[in-house]
Amino acid sequence: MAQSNNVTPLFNDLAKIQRDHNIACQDCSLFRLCLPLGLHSDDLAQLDQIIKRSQSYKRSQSLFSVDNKFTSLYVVRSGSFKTSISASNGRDQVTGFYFPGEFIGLDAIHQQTYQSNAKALESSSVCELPFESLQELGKDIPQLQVQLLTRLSKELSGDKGLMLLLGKKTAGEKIATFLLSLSKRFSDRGFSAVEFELSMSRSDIANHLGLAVETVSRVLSRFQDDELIAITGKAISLRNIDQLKALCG
Amino acid sequence: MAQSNNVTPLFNDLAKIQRDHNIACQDCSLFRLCLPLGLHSDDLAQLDQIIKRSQSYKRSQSLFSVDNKFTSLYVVRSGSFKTSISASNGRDQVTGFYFPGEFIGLDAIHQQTYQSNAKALESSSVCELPFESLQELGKDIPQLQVQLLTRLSKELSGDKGLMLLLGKKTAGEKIATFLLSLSKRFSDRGFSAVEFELSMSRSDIANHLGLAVETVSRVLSRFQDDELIAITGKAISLRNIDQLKALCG
DNA sequence: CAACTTTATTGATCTGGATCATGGAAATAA
DNA sequence: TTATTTCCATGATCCAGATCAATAAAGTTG
Repeated sequence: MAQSNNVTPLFNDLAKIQRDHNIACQDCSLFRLCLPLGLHSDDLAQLDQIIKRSQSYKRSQSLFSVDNKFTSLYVVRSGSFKTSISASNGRDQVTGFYFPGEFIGLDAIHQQTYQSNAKALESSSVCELPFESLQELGKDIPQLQVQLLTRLSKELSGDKGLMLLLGKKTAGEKIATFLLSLSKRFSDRGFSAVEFELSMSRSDIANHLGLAVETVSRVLSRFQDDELIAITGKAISLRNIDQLKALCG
Repeated sequence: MAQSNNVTPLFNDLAKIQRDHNIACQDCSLFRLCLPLGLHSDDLAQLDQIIKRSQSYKRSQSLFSVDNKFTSLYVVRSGSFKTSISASNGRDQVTGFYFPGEFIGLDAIHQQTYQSNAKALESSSVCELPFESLQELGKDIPQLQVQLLTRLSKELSGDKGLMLLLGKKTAGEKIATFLLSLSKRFSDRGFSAVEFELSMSRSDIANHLGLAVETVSRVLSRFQDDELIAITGKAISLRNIDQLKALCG
């Protein structure tokens, strides 16, 4: 019985994972945040049929790489991913982090190939949306096309914001902006806006924000000294969100 | 007769402008680069009907501003535009330059409002595509939706490249990359890849690339000394494209 | 488990590009 | 035309953040 107290939750988790992986869109906890939003239930049934669910990836495993043939868009179901692109001289830039309900691969549509590398940051899973099928379906379901356009537009808008961040903000402003962006996204997904885990390394953060790892470490330490945050390894807690907002520039 | 030698070309230009502004998509010189690519001629006729053509803007005139209600996408017909976004503290970032055949406003689709400011860099004109009508039409013309997705995806991809530029490149690499990007775009439009006018100011360039104006001036002067380019005011000539490419990083 | 590798923190130093400052050249206005 | 403003180039100085260096802590592997 002492044992079962430890074991039971694991079994439950396992059962939950199994279940989550196979449930239809309309029963998925991500429904609100995901592609099907606004679709009628019969349209949804059609969409359900083309989705390849429950593909799992381990930490650092690649979802796709630059120049791979583009076949599918992916929606993160659980876990998280990063995307990056490379300059000819080997330097590369982390272009984004992706959480449940977010699309990966939208920048590949205009070519036959993926334009970036996508890697899992932790044990993660995705829903795969074969693009051809999605387009076929789009002919019958205009609302689906609108959703896709909206997704693309939103990512575009976010990237313009990142250009502002990369081009004009100081190290402190970058980090504050980054932490609040994560906070917002976790909160949208029903998780705490103030306590969460950073699934990416300091070096991924640094790269993404156009900083050196050392600078990220230092700014985080400074924020901690100033009691804006509390951070231990990957676990972070935002202690003064208002002031963080004021720091964003 | 001496007079008419001066006058005739002007009249011709005027006639040409008048004509260009009213011609249908299929006769437009931008056809290859523009939205209608791949549409059947009867679909094209429908598209033609919803396009509001020939809207002219003077230098520094605003096409739309942040928080304006989003109604239309715009395609540059002649001239050029810049877009920018602002941080809360007043600093702003030039997020892009737009030339004939390129779309402006794609980042506004996911909201009811424009997400950036768009301004003419010189005397310019646009075709206005009312988004509602475009979506209506899209229900009947799947290929139109594909074109839109493709456009969005392409801009997204370009912005990821700009993130790499802003986050990882040196001043010299930024300028070289920028000049070659312009060269490519002019060349795609049938203009010289090596001689063109910079319609934007040094300060716009600096802002866009995350540099100070002085740095832009200095790097351009250095490139001139190294005989990579020849530049006089706004007129630039690329003298050693291969080496510029090598400098891009 | 120890051996090794990767990741993170903190300090010391250096530097690319920002900022400050000045003068000239174009554009615009009056 | 001259006056005024905006834009551009170039020199002198400064600093935020990169780089270099050392250590510690946390993962990973055999």
